[in-house]
Amino acid sequence: MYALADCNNFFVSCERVFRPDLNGKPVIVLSNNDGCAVSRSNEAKALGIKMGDPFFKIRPIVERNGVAVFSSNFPLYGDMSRRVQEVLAEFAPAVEVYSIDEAFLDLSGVEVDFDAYAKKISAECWRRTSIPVSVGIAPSKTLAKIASKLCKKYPALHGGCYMYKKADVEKVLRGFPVEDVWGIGRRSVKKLVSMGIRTAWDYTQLSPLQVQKMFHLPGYRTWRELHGDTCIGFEDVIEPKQSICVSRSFAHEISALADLSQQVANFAYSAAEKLRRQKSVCQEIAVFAFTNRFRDDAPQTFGSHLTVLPQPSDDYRAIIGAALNACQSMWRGGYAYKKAGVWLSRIGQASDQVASLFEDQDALERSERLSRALDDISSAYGRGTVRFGNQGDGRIRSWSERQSPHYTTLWSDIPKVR
DNA sequence: TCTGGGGTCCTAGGACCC
DNA sequence: TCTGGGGTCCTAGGACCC
Repeated sequence: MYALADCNNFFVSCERVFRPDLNGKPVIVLSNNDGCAVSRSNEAKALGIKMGDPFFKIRPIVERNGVAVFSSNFPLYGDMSRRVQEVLAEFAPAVEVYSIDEAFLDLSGVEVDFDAYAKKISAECWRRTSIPVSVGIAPSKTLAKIASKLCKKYPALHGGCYMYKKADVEKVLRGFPVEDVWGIGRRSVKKLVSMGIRTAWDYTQLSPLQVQKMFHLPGYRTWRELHGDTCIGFEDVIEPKQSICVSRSFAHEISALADLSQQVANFAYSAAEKLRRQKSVCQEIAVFAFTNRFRDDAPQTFGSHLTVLPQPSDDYRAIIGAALNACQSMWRGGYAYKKAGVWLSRIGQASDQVASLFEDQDALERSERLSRALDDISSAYGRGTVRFGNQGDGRIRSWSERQSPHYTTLWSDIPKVR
């Protein structure tokens, strides 16, 4: 048996922990640069605000209904996520953190009344974090996902339910839209609708051969999972990433190479930090940048350039240097760039590195000591305390006018109680 | 004026081998 | 005129997830 614990409207719920006055009111959280709505309270959903709606388009609804609006605050969400994970870890021998707001629990060997257990997990998360969590338990991950969505739909389930009996599963699948099934995306839905397949149940009634032919292996796995067969494995060991990307769109378009270079240096630094945190090295560094695709009054371009290092590296100087070279090679003047990023690939384990015959080992060792010193200073005194000259102020520029305080991660932002 | 960011897996098909 | 059979590796692009 697997459980899926899914935080309801997660970013909004995090904001409400410290703003209980917003309970029962419409609230949304926006993406980078206050671009789109990425989390919505139930009240905001009821007003017709959709996932990914651009803020400027929903502004009239927001103003008319007094919707509370927040810029995203990832230090807060990451910390609240960690607290929820801590609670979940007490309920299962193994936990797979699937995303910032979702985790699977492997309940092998746990012998309890699963329906009561699901409700208990949800209640304990709420008691200790003030985050509402929906917990679905079922024999496969795909069914557990459906069970957790059921909890969101029916408050009478008290945040938890267990879905197992054949007749129960059939009843639920018959009322479950096929487009909401985990693993069935927009493209497949198009095909399915043209075949008259509208519910998860309809999908299970297709023949296995037909499913394999039309939707290949992934679609067939989903089909089997809906039948209660476990075929999507449990992955509680965190594998190092095979590629690392840091990219942002800019609040104001960039038309000068010097300005873009500074952003790219900061993207490269962040990417290298992620690389070093997972103890990896990379050999390819790509830089890309493009113009605002929504503007028909300006010329459009997409540029990218890939640099291959002579040796795999996790060195800040090597990675930033390569990124800046790539940026210069890619650069084409006369365009207003809206978004850019740095992408690291051909990633391997730092411990597998083989010394090169042609490099100065002393220089490499000194360089590694420098990178390590930067990491140590960042963790002791805060990120960006020491940085490279080409990073400017060391910050990735973005617009976030409505960010809440970092209540749980900054002493200066801790709430005061009178 | 204003439109997010970061990943993985799978398959088809090309290039190459004998 | 007629153009084999079997395999590996790599990459681009599609599809999906949050």
